[in-house]
Amino acid sequence: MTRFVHLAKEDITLAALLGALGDPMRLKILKNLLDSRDGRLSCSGAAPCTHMAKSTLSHHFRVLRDAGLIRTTKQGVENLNSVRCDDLNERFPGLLKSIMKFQP
Amino acid sequence: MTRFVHLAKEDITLAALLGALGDPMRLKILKNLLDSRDGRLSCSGAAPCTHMAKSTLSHHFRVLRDAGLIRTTKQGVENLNSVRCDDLNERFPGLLKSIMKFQP
DNA sequence: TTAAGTAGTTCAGTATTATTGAACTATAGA
DNA sequence: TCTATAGTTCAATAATACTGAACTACTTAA
Repeated sequence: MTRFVHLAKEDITLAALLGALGDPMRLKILKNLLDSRDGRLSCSGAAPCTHMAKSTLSHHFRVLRDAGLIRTTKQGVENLNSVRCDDLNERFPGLLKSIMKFQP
Repeated sequence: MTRFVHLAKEDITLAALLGALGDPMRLKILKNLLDSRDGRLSCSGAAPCTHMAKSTLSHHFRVLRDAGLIRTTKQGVENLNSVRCDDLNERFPGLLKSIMKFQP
């Protein structure tokens, strides 16, 4: 079974967070997760209509995960991803909202 | 004479901005510029006490410049760098402040 | 007006990171 | 059990970052 490693809340760094968001595709993924009905989407659900290789997509989700931005859990055949809003707001209050305001 | 190319205000993108800030050294440089007396510092002035190669430093300033974060002008023997606060606040109101709040 | 020093850039090579196709793992349903 | 789905991991290549060495531009002093 696939086990995902998640960074401890206190180990999330500003530079890594910004670096992970420094990519149009990853910004879009995060936006889609935040806009989704219940805050959780599968990988393909969070990155629809892309002509990107699925290994590349998988890489982008890993970058977001490794930076502490999202949490991934296996649910049946798919992975459910959600933004770690609570952790992020404790570590950097208001930051994510301030950034994502500018992502259309 | 060295001429620096600066991005038009409207061409500054969120992803490039975040990507440029996604590095501890560049965050520190920006912080030092913002904290400086009159908002302008030479390259070595903005990145003091580093054991970094000067070509690496030069590279970091270029990344910040190419992302539209700073403006560089040649003044005598040194380069004066300043944060493009006005441009950034027109393009992404409040964003820079929200981010830099977390850079100690 | 040369000589030497300072600040930083550019170049070219190496190191790291991103992207991708192919093969693989895990689960679901017929 | 067989097939399909969703995504990961691997290994190779493509693109970016980092660095030492050489260079440019300006300043100061003889």
